Formats: sequence, structure tokens, C-alpha cells
Amino acid sequence: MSDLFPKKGHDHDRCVHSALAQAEKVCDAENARFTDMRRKVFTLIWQSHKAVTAYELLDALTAEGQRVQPPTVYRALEFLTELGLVHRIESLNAYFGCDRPDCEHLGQYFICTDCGRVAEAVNEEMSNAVRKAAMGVGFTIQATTVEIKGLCHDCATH
Amino acid sequence: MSDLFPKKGHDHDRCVHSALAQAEKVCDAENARFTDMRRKVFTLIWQSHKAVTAYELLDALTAEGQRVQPPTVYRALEFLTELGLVHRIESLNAYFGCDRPDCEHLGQYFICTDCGRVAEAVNEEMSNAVRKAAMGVGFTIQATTVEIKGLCHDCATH
DNA sequence: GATGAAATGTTATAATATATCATTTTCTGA
DNA sequence: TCAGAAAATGATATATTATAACATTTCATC
Ligand SMILES: [Zn+2]
Ligand SMILES: [Zn+2]
Ligand SMILES: [Zn+2]
Ligand SMILES: [Zn+2]
Repeated sequence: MSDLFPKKGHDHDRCVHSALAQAEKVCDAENARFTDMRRKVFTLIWQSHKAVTAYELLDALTAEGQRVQPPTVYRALEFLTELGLVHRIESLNAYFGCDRPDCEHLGQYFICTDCGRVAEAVNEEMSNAVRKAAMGVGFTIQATTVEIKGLCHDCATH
Repeated sequence: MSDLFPKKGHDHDRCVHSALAQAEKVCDAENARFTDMRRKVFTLIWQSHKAVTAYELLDALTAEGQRVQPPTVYRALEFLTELGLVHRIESLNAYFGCDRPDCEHLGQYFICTDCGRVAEAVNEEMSNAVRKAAMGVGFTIQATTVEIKGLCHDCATH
């Protein structure tokens, strides 16, 4: 069994650092501006491997001394999701950093209801099953939402 | 290709009637009370093959002359979803009537972004792909959300 | 440095959802 | 059949999530 979820106690600074580096690249490639606000929001999202709500981000920014209003956060989130740097988790109304923003993909999200962590999979068997089912009923896919709630391996065994 | 979506212009009264009959049975089997309010909400949801929001239901009840507050609607929705008579569509914050409430299933929802109709599939290949992926990463499934947005066959071809 | 486009600030409000306590309805068991 | 308990609904208030509209600032380009 390969655990999708990061090891507890891993060097998380490296996750953040590498995510930032990837984000820079993507923005660069798209000629999009990775402004201070967008970077702050992106970094806050990467402070954990959990999904973060817009208002949690708002509070965190406020705690940092910024005076920020909801539209500011939602704009940053819109920018980040459109570039694929962040995904929205529909069943949580929350946002989660993507660790492969450089390639198009239909992701699937595992959400642990115990520890709150989220992991993104890009599983071809799932994607293909969805594509095939759609094909079978003459449905043209525009977007998919696959969110799986339950217990991560750590939480199930400890 | 078998179209999951009902034919346009089909005899929709039969859908509603049969859904009500099934709901009665389920409530009976569960010793749950299919009260007036619950029946009204359920029937309103079945007035279309679209997903309906809580506040649309509230407005519809108000239009019928009821004086109803949000908690009343949310309570009815909670009851109906817990019994599996209705499913919540996470990506729409809306509710959709299930046409097979008598058997446990992991459903998948096709949502047409053109006509707004929703169709529920119970596709074993998709469910199994999800189960297998979860197994592969040591994840214990509690609930799944599979929502596929795009164009239904009618809307894609007309 | 002037200009226009993009981003952010600001204010207000819309849309979705729940907490809490009061009242009514229904069920159960003397 | 009626008292008491349980379930459902009513009523009020408020929490949470999200967007509309317009003002101001920042930034790239000339
Ligand atoms: Zn990490
Ligand atoms: Zn966990
Ligand atoms: Zn119908
Ligand atoms: Zn359609």
C-alpha cells in the first residue's frame, strides 16, 4: 500500500517551498502575476495538508496584520483555481493546494474525516471509469468532482 | 447509447407518483413518519429532474401559501437525505430525488450545464474504481461524491 | 511621466445554513 | 382516554459562504 497522505512529522517546509516554486513557474508560463496577495493566500493554503475555507484565510490574513475583505480573498482564490494551483473541494466549501499544477488532470480527493487532511490522487482507472460511463450515456464531460470521505490509513490504524 | 436522462416530454406525473409510492414504502420500512411537510418538500423536489436549492423550496412553499422558515425546509431535507430519498448535490448546494431509495448505492451524478437536468447513475465500474483506489492507498471509505458536469445528449446534439 | 489595464480596496448585500427555545402533534402506556 | 414523553414544527436570531458595484492603487507600456 502506498500512502497518498504525507507522513506525519515530515519536513513540511519543503512542501511549501516546492509548491511556491511550482506556482512561480506556472504563473510565469501563463504570463500571470503572482502578486503579494496571491502568494500570501497560496502560502496559507499550503500551511497544512488540509482544505482551508475562504474565511479561515481571511482570518489568517487579518491575524498577520493585513486588513482584508472577503472579495480580496475570493479573487485570489479565483485566480489560483483558474490556474490550477489550487482546487476547490466542493463538499467542504474549501480550497486545497495542488501539487501537480503543471499538468492537466482530473483529480480525485481523499478527505480524512478524522484528521482533516486531504490528498489528491490522479488515478487513471477512476478517470477512465468516469469517462467511459459518460461516453456510455452520451454525456460530454466539462468538469468532474470526485471526493471521497473516510479515514486515512494513519487514522484508521491508530 | 442508453440515455440516463428522461425523454423530454415524457409523462412526468408518473415519475412523481412512483417516487411518492417508493417513499411511502421506505418510510414505512424504517418506521419513519412521512409527514405533510416532508411529503410536500419531496414532491416539490420531484417536480423537475433538476436539482433544487433549499431556498427554491422555501419560495415554492411560500407560493403555495405556507408560511415556512429555513429550518423547516432544512429539517425536511435532512430527513429525506438520511433516508436516501433525496441526495445532496455538493457542487450545486442543491437536492435531487433518488429513484432507487430502496437499495444502498454509491451514486454518480451527471449534471447538464445547459438544461440543468441531473441524472443519477449507479455504475459499478465507477464505484469499483473508487473502492479499488481507496483500497490501494489504505483509505476507509465513508461516503463518496461523484458529480460530473457537462452536456447531456439532448443538449449536445440539438 | 501620461495612459490604460489589472489588481486591490471598500461598502453593501445576496445566498446558504444552523442554533436555540417555544409550541404543537403524535405516540405510548397506564 | 388521558397523562407524559418523544417527535416534529414554528419562530427568532444569527452564522457561514459568496458576490455585486464602484473607488482607488499599482503596474506595464509607450
Ligand atoms: Zn507537507
Ligand atoms: Zn486522518
Ligand atoms: Zn419525469
Ligand atoms: Zn441538457
